Amino acid sequence: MPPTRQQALALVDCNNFYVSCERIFRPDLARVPMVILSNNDGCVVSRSNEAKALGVPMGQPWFECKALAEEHGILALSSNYALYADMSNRVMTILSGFSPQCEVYSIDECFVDLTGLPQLRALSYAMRERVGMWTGMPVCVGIGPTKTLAKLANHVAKKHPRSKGVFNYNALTAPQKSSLLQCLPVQEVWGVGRKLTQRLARHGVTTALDLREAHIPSLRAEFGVVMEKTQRELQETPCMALEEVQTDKKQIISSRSFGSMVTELPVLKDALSTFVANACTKLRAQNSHAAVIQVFLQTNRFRKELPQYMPSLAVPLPCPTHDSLEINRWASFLCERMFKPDYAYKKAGVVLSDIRPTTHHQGDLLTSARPDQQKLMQSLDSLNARYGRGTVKVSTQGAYAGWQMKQSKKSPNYTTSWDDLPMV
DNA sequence: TCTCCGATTAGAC
DNA sequence: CTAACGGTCTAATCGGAGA
Repeated sequence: MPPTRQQALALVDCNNFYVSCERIFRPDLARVPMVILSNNDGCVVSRSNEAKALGVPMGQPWFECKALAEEHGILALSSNYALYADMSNRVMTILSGFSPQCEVYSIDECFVDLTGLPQLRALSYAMRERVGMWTGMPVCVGIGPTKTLAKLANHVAKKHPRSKGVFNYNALTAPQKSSLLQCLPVQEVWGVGRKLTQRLARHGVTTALDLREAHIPSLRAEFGVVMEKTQRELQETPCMALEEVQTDKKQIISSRSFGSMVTELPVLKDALSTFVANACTKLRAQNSHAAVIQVFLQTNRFRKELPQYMPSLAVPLPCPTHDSLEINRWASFLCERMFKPDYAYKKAGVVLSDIRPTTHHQGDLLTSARPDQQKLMQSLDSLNARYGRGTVKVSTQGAYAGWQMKQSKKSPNYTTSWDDLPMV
């Protein structure tokens, strides 16, 4: 193997992404302590710096923040995924202009391969500036020889104002690298979460440096291959490739907590028909069929005083399909099978799995290929894409009120809906 | 005893 | 007024069933 030149991988990460999306269209909120809530206005999923400074924890149920919020006037907004997805696309498009090799890692993060390009610092500032100028989105850039170190570098860029939003790990000397890693708690390392942090501590590993230097065979034996990869990435050996093409989903889930408890079968079926419609739209968008469909129901697990019931039932389909109508009949059937009165349901969902490309599908000779159904689904998708989700519906799909989630504080769809623009 | 498979766990965001 | 706690996805690992 020829010696390979060290990679320069940049991780570009948007700052407080959901909050920033909202502020772009509400400049008056620039310094207001604010948070964005998860679906159903449940938990805090994005915080402004002001809210972080006031001690609002990530993931905290909003009702538990109420006292603090009222004391300090913290603003909470429902999440507006149409807006966030659109802003994300704009940012990613701009970043892809800097390198042909990009991996959109999540809604607010992108790995950009800058290997071989000169003046990485200047280039990184250029990325920040262009994204900021064209979209208003603040981002930080971390550069490293592996994904794990690029992530860590990004963390440094975010946390230390002196970096001005850019940190290049590759530019450090060996001693500088070690002392930096020594300052970073091991939980800041990508792939090391709450549980692993505790287990690692029992083995005397508390910093990123400890992990990098840990005895390899015993680490592997105790923590498995994932941890070993992480360690090797800290040692600057790439173990995780840049994945430029997004791969098809192997499983598609559509589920939601209800705005209030549901006790009636028709309401559950109505909710499920909506979930089926969403899941099948995604399935068809990636040109796949599913061979297994699963439905689950859940009572409210936080209400310990109420009787709990969390059934789940799957059927292997005789013939894999992406037909919303057919899948909805199965979902309905499974729901009836599991439904018991006298329980208050708080959540339900549909899982499509054993997903395979449409092309591999052997239409079986009995029920085979129904071109009319194919056309029906195609028309349904294009109408819904063009005129908005829910223009054409499957089954009751939303006719019954009572299960829809709470979203009382949602901002307008500034970028994706003419109807939401104020008429000046 | 080995292998397979479903369920569980842990992580990310 | 009161109750109020996300959603999707992947990979590894565990543990029992069956060969």
